[in-house]
Order: sequence, then C-alpha cells, then structure tokens
Amino acid sequence: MTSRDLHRTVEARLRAVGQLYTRNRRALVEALERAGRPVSIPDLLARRRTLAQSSAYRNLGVLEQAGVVHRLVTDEGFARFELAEDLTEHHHHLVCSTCGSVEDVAVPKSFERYVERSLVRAARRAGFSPADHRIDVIGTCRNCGSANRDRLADNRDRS
Amino acid sequence: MTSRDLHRTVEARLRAVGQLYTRNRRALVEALERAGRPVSIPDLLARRRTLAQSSAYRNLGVLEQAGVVHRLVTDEGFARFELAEDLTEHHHHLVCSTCGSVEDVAVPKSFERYVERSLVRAARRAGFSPADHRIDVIGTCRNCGSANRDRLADNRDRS
DNA sequence: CTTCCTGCAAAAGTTTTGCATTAAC
DNA sequence: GTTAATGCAAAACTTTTGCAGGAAG
Repeated sequence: MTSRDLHRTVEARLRAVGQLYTRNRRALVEALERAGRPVSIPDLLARRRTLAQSSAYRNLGVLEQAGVVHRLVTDEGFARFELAEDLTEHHHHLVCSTCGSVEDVAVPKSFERYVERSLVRAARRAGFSPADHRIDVIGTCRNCGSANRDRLADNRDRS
Repeated sequence: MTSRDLHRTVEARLRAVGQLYTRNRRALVEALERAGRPVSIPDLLARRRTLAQSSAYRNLGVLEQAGVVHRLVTDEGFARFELAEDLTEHHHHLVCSTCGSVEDVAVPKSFERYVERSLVRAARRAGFSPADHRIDVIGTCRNCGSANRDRLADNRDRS
C-alpha cells in the first residue's frame, strides 16, 4: 500500500467512527509507518516534541477504535503501537528478552494456514470462539547477541 | 508432577539462587498450582488476606528469577502469573477480548514441532537468536459467548 | 457558531522501593 | 545471633480524565 493510499484509508476509517483526521493523528500514523515496528509512547513523544502526552494516548485510543492501529503489550511495563495488520502485512514479533526491542517478522503463508487451522480446532474444543492469533518469538536480537559475543571475547582475552 | 515433587523442585530452584522457601512463597506456589491458569495479583491477595501486596510483588519477582513462575502481560493493564512451563505442561493461551480472562490450551506435539522449526528458521533469517515462543489465541470465551447469544436472543424476543 | 480536538494539570491504577520489625536458620 | 523476608507506607511510573482554550468544519 502506498503512503497516499494509507492516509486515504485512515481518513475513511476515522470518518466511519465519527472522527476527524487531524494533524496530530496524521503525524502519529506517519511515525508508525516510518518506524515499521512497534513503537512506545515515549518514542512517539520524542519524535514530535509539540505533541502532548495526553493527546498521544487519546489519539492512539481513537485510532485503535477506528481499526487503524494495534496496541500490544510487552513485559516492559508499557504499551507499544503499530499500524493494524490489514494496513501492513500479517506478521509476528521477535521480542528481545535483553533489551525489550520488538521487530516484525514475516512467515510463509503455508505456515499461517496450518497454524490457523490447528489453533481454531484447539480453541473450539475448549468452548472458545477464536478470532485471531498472536505469535511472539522470544530470544536475543542481533545487537544484544553481538554485545554478548563481545563480552565473552573480552573475558577470553583477559584470562 | 505431583504436588510434593513440585514443592521439592521449587525449593531446590530457590536455593540455587540463594533464596528460602518461606510460607508466603509456598502459599503463592500452591495458589498458582490450584488455579491452573494465569492469575492476577488482586486474585492472589484475595486468596490470602494476610499477604502484603509488596510481598506478593517481591516474591513473584524472586520466583520468576528462580525459574518457578512466569509473568505474562495481557492488555488488561496488569500482569498475570503462572507456574513455569517445565513445572506444568507446554501450553498456550486463550485470551478473551471481552472479559480479559486467560485460559490454558494444549496443542498436539506435532504442531509444536512444526511451529518451533518454522519460527527458528524465520527468526535466524532476521539475525535473531530464538529461545522460546508464545502463542495466544484471541477471541471470545464460553461465558462471554453465551452472554452474547443471550443478548441477541433477548433482542429478537423484543422485536 | 457549534462541535470536536488539544494541552495542561491532576487523578487513578499498577508496580517498586525504604525502612523498621519479624521470622528463618 | 545473624541474615533474609515481611508489612506498612510512600514513591515511581504508565495511563486516564477534567477542564478551559483553540482549531476545524
């Protein structure tokens, strides 16, 4: 989807829930588009100094209700936001257990189809009506991994 | 694993990180064992009135470091705790988007093997070292589903 | 002109921390 | 008796809310 299509879609979805596409909201959508990964509120505030914290929370809430952004929680103690999946690509997350960063990762369609069918079956057996799923891979990101390798190398050098 | 084995294992893991298996900690482990699903701090405090809130947070932190409990975050704004997976069974979660409740769900071993292999491959391609994965199914639990069906039936009756 | 959005400040909710007391070994 | 855990209260942090002023249609 082009950036222009994105903004048109966002505007339509906001209008559908009786909301306007204001400057602040456009700035948030642009920031999320540029980031290409889930972003925290402090990050968003740093990128747009004039944006009040309460406006960030409120607007992200509105955008979430309009189906434009998705709020996800990590074990960092605060939330992160990303564009809704139908505005990007269906993807999952690589969560670094060292630094808390979150990156997107795509998986093959065949994997998704198989996972989806299996999960629907397992959920139904438990009397649960499945609507969606979420998969996170926990581990060590490239940065923290190489930092760790450096540290190990240092220790070897010293001994 | 029997309850007795569980407590022996917990005691050993706590000792391994220089911590004691005190009454409060035993009570927390027993509560988590009985619950059989992720439990919130308010729930845990309600089940043991003499337990101070700060002790609950502190002890769950210690138990997490000892590898006895696992902290998981939902979009409810607070954390839930469960026994570590190697003390129970490998499982995933059914998260109700209406009431926020979380239940455990088991999936076939063949599913796990396939998912694990696919995720490891996808993560490595992104320069990420995978250690574990987490799968949540989002949807409507049995209670909220039947409440919703009741509501729909009511509306039909009235028209 | 009327409605909705914005920013500031204060409040609410969850989690963490300091410190004196108590329990565990 | 010494060390570690507990409970109370206060603090820190993220998120939500009230309200007066300003922007948008």
